[in-house]
Amino acid sequence: MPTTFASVSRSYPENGVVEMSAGDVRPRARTLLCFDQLQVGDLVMVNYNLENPEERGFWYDAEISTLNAVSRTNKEIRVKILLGGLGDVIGDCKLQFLDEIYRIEKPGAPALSADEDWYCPTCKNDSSEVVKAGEKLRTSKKKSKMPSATTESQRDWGKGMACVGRTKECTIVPSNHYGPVPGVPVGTTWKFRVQVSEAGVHRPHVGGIHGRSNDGSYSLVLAGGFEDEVDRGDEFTYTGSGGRDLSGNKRIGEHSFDQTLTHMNRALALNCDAPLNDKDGAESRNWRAGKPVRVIRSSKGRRISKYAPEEGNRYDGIYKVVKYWPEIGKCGFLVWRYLLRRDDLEPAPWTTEGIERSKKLGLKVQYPPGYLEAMANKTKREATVRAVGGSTRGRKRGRPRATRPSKREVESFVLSEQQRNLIQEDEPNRKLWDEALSFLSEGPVHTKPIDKSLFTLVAKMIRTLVFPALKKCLHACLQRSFRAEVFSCPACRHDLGKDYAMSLNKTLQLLLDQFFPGYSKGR
DNA sequence: CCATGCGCTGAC
DNA sequence: GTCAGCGCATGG
Repeated sequence: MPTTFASVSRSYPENGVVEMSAGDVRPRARTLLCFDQLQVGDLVMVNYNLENPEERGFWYDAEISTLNAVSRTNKEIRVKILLGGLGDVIGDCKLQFLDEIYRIEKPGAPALSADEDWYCPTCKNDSSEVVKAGEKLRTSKKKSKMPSATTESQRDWGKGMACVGRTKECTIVPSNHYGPVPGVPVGTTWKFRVQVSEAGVHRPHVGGIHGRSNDGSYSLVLAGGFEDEVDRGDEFTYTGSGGRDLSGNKRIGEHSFDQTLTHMNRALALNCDAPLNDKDGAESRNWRAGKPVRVIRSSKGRRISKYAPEEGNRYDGIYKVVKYWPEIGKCGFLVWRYLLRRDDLEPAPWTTEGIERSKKLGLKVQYPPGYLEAMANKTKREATVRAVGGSTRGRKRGRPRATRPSKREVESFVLSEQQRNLIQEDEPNRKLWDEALSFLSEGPVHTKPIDKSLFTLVAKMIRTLVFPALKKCLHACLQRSFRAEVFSCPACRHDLGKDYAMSLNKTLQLLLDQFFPGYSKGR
C-alpha cells in the first residue's frame, strides 16, 4: 500500500460510513488543471457525505469510475467509494467538493519518499500547505483574503465560463505587442472574452482597455458599456475606465465618481500622436501616426451599435486615436472620451469586401473546445428533467427522431502538391519546414483538429516575419513600411535600420498566401 | 504585494 | 427579465 496510506486508521461502523484520518498527504492543487492529470482507475481520497452529498462528510478512498467533461475546464467525476479494499464498493457518487480530492498511489507502485511529487506535477509544492493527519484542509492564502472567504455562497463558481482561467497563452507575440496578431485575420470571432485573451488579441478578461500607462494601449473592446458612445464603424467614440463603484466584489458597477487620465486611460491617450495633456485632452497632428490599437467589437454592443457582431467578440482591425478629451457623460460624472478611426488595409467585416473575405477564410464563431457538446448535453438533461417532472401534454407522439451522432468536425489538413513543391524550394527555411512537417507526420493528420496542425505549422513560419532577426523572409508590408520611411517591422516594431537589406522570399510569401488567403495584400 | 476590471452564469 | 458576486490576468 502507499506509504501515505499505510498508517491510516479506520473503523468501520455499522452504518457503513467510514471515518479516517489521513497521514501526511499533500493537497491536490487548487487549480482545475489537475483534473487533466486524473484518470479512470486512479485511486483517490475524497471527502464525501453519503447521506447528504450537498455537505462535506468523511474521507474515503475511492476509485475514479468515470470522468466526463462538463465544461471547458471542469470534469464531472464519479467515484466508487471503497471500503477496506478494492472489492467493497459502498457507494457510487458524483463528487460535489472537487477541491477535496487527493490522488494516492496505485497499489504495487513503488513507494515514494515524503517529498516526492507523487501528485500532479503542475501543482504548487509548498510544504506549508501539507495537510497533517487530523488537520482540516486549509484554504489557500490567496483565497482566504478574497471576499469569497467570508461569505458562504452555495453557488458553484467553478462551472461554466464565468470564472475559468486561461487554458492557452499566446506566445507568438508579447503582451505589449502593437498591431495585428499574425495569423489572426480581421473578422475572427470568439464566443468568450477568455478566448480573445488566449489568442493574444485582447488580454484582459474583463477590462475594456489593455495597455500600459507609460507606453500606450494595445487593444480595446467595444461592448456598449456607455450609452453615449457613438459607433459609425470606421470611426467611434470610446470611454475610459474607472469612475465606477466596484464595492461588493463587482467587475462593473454604477458610476459614482470622476474618471482620471491614469492607468489604462493614460495608456490609450498615449496612442494619440500628440503630447499628453491630462487636463484638456489633445488632438493628433497626424492621426495615422499614432500607435495602432486592435479593436474588438462585442455582441453586447448591439445595444447601441449596428456594427457589433451578432454573437461573440470579433476582431475588427487596427484603429488610431484621433483625439481625446474630458467631458461630463450621461452618467453625470466626468469621463475621458476618445475618438478612434480605422486604419487598416484588411477590409472591415461589415463591408461587402469584408463579408466576402470572411466567407473565403471560412471564419465562424469559435467556441472553447468541448463547449458546444457540453451545452448540448446540458439542454438534453434539462429536457429529460422536464419530461419526467412535468406534463407531457403537447409533446409530439411517436418515436423521437434519432439525433445525429455528434461527429466532431475535424477538418483534415493535407498539403497540396504545389505546396509541397514550394516547401521544397524554400531553401532558407528548410529547417523550420522540416520541423513543421515532422509535426504533421507524427500521426494521421485527419485525427488532429485543423487549428492545431495548421497553426503550429504556420506559426513557425510567421515567426520569421515577426522577428526579422530570424531573417530570410520579407513581407510585402515591410516594403510598404520602408516606402513610408518607417524602418521597423510593422508587426513587432523591431528596428531594422535604414539600410536593412530587403530580399523578398517569394516562395514563402506564396505559401503563406495559400495558408492565409490575402496574406501579402493584408495588413 | 495590491488594485482594477465594457464577463458570465445560476439563482431569483 | 434582473442581479449578485466569483476566479482570473494584468499592471503598477
